Amino acid sequence: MTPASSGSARVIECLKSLGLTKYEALVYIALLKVVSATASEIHEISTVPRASVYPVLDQLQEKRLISVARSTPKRFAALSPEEGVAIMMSRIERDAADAREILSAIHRERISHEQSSEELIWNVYGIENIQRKLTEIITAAGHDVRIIAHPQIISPEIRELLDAVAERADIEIVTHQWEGGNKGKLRVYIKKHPEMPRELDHVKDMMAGGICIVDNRRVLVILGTGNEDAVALFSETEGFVRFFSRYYNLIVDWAKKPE
Amino acid sequence: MTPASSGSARVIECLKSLGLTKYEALVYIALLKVVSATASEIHEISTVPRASVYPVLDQLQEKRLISVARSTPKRFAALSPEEGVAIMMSRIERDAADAREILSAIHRERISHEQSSEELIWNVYGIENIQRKLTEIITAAGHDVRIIAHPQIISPEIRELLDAVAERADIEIVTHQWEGGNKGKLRVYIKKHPEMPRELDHVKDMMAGGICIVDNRRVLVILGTGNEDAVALFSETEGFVRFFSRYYNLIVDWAKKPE
DNA sequence: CACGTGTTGTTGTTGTTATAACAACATTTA
DNA sequence: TAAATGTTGTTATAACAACAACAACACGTG
Repeated sequence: MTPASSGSARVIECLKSLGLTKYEALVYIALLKVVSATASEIHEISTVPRASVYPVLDQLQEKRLISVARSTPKRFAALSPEEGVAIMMSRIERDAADAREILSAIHRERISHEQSSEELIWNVYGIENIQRKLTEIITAAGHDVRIIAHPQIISPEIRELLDAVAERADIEIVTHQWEGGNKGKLRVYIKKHPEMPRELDHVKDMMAGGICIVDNRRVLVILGTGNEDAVALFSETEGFVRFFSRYYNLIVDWAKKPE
Repeated sequence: MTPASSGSARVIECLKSLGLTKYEALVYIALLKVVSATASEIHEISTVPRASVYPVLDQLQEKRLISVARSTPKRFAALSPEEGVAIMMSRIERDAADAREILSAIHRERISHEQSSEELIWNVYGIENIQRKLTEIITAAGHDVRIIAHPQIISPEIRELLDAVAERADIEIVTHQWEGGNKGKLRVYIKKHPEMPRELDHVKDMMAGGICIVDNRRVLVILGTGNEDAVALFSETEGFVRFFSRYYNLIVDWAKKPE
């Protein structure tokens, strides 16, 4: 497999998400393989129909990704990949900045006289969003945070945050293991997996993810941590909170028992 | 004009270049305007056909831009613009990094047994590319650099570079004005525009851009600096270099004359 | 509890646009 | 004039946009 063909589908996808079409990507790649080329040579290298090469070259030129020689026939050369990607990214970053600004304006003016989201149970998709939400609710903690979680949930960032919040709120954690003995002001209970009594078997599954209860008012239930399609539930619903609060107490009572 | 409609076309374009479709953008924007909404409410806010809202919401969910409530009917909420844009950008940046890597591999293995580009005259489009090329050839200077240029060509970066290169190469500059008297090892001649004799009238146009000759071997001719569609010619062709060298000498001889 | 009504969610069809692919022709160079 | 270059216009194709029709469901009422 040639180096070109090995990742060719992938690299074309990448270039598409940087704003090129398939042909633009193919022509740009073709030009990278040589010092310079005429339209016909590009056609041969890239397999793009010869007649299509000309408009594509025009577009690449408008996007500032190639240089053109003043000769007949015209010769074309690609900017280096570093330069080319930088040029494409700078366009996108400009768009991103604009989007952020305009969208923020819209977001600030959003209609707030809607029913609050308190009576709902929300799905949070993706491990990054879950971490974000977890950070959000811990940060907003008033007087207590209670966590049962797989160690991988309690990332260094979360742990740092917990240490900070511990200054003003009571924090209780149940987990399998705790890296570094220093628990600071945190109350940490460690329970190994296999010790779990049979009647709490379904808890194992929960422990693959975790539960975080803040101020007995908000709950984040993390279901599985298969990095890709992790899902969490978030709610401020009274019944939901009460249910998981009881669930939490059940586990903690058992965790607190001396081994 | 409402804040939403004022930049709505623009923001949709921005979101498209971040990888969303028109409908995805419209639905995301609609969700930013409220705390949460059902599919039907989204349809009303966004004017996207109700039947199209559902698949679009699926796509937005896959792209991790919205949360979904567990209720009937389902309620949806947008992640904040900052989070949303960050998520889209991180996808693109990952693609950019991959593209850079794969393309660099292709570029390194390029077929080099091609005719060199020495006999050609190259067009360089865009002010950034011109600055880049100028930096490149000055950096590679062996024994001399000769420049006639409009002051705006000689940016702080270029000036810094020239100071560094002056250690090993003779540098001569003709321009209209020179910020800060410190010329270091550079030989700078300053000539105001209006003094120009009538027979050199066409030089004015050239002075709107500039000429840079390095080692009497490479020439960059900058034509106009209208920030958008600035074009430069670059060549190592003997005839081209000789022509502009003579041209250069003509102007410099006149510039050296005491006023 | 059956029933009608209105809403939610799904499916399939059609129109539209941008890209892809090609054929035919005009133009230049050797 | 033969070969290659450059241009133009037409036809596919695929993704997206827009809509119509229907099944599933919740809910209030007789």
